[in-house]
Amino acid sequence: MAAPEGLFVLEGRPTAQLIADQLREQIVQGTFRPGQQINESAVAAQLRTSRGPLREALQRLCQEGLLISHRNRGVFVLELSTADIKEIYAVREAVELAASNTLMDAGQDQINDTCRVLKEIIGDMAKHVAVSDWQAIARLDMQFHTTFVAGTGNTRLIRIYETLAAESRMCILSLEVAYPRLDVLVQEHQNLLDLLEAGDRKGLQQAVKRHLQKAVEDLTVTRQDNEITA
Amino acid sequence: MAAPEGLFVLEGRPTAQLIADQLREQIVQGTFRPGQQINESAVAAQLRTSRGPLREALQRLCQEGLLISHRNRGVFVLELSTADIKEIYAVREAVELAASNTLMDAGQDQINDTCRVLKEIIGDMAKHVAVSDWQAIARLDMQFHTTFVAGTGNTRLIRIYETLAAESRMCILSLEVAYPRLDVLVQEHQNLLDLLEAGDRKGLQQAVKRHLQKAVEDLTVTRQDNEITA
DNA sequence: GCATCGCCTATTGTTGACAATTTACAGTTC
DNA sequence: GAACTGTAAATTGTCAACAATAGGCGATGC
Repeated sequence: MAAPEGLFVLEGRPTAQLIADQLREQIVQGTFRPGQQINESAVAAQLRTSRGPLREALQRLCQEGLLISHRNRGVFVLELSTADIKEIYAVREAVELAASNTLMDAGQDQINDTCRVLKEIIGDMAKHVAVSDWQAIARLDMQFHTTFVAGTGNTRLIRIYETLAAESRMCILSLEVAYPRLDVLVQEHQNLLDLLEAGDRKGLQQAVKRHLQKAVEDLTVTRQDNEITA
Repeated sequence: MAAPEGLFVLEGRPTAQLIADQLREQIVQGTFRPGQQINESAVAAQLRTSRGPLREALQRLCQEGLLISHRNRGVFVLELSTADIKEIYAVREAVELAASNTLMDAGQDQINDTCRVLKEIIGDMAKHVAVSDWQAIARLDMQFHTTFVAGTGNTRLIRIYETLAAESRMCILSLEVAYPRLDVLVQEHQNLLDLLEAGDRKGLQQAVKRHLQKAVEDLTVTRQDNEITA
């Protein structure tokens, strides 16, 4: 009855999902630029597969909203307008506030487990601050928040947030160095962690709101107005 | 060619999305039962298309979480446990509370537009209450909430909520008549509408919370415990 | 000069065939 | 009779060829 999952579980995942995960990573890393068309034949060849499985993966990313499909024209990488940034961070606020509440209502063990992982991530962030590795900082930033949401154990909330995290990384990447001073950033996350550990529900909620609103300001202030999206 | 109804093609939307929409509707209507395997060849033939486009549509629904894919075994309709119901309604609460806030901060015109549509939906609900048409009531129930969220204009919030609405309809359907007395249900939605129109932010938030928590209780109380899902 | 028409190429959309895997079942052994 | 093994059927995973569409580009006409 109990299948030997351990060995085959890595390759046991559906192909389309594996390809989609690879493409998502390439998108948030900027290998594919916003607005760029995904050439099916070329990308399929690059990933050592054929157009069939690739197209299935593309549909997943279209459903996520990272790609946009135009009939008979192809799929294109999402271009982020200031309106998009506001949307993304509004949803993030909703999700993270809900996660805060759920975590606070959860057992102390669950909170401690989450805090332990968050501590490690902040530690890693501090290391990369020293060398101003923006890409790494952005990745760890979103890893922090994803871990936070994952602490709730709500699989649907987690799935939703993974897309938001990808979009957030695209925001940061597309604006290059829109980050505030890096030590301040680390401090903000440390603050969130402290409030979670202290069980300060109201304080955590307020801190999350401020943290995200500040990010929106940083991301939109330097940006030319391009709310008009084709 | 064996045209799958030129009606499809004339719409500019991608084929996989059209197929996915049809399948989603069939799933929430119970044409495909929870746990049931989707036979690709059979369903493709039923929809007058081939396995390729169908599989692309299935990937979209897997990404949404309405279907679950097991490698080399196929895709299966989601089976809802009590844990799933709690998850779904927890996320709904997060989304609807965020929508409440966004709407309250929006212009009065935007609120009025939304309220006008909500009024019509409540009117339709009242009609179907007379004949106790549960399926129709469930559809209108979710249409009410979807319209509410759509009032924010946040496309990401809307996309997220569409999946939640589908899952909620599956909850209701799988438990057959888990609804409370229908006139009470209509009254609850009327109450939400009144609070929105009155601009009573705090009252609306509390009413939304109560409304959703009550639904979870109704959906879980009669249910055998089947939290253990493979 | 400029707009329009028609061809042409590149790319996507679709299909059917083929390969690989799982599952069920019958046969065998202890 | 129970457990195991090997075969067979059904289903999914993959691929390459074919069809159809959009956009580019030059020719044509005014």
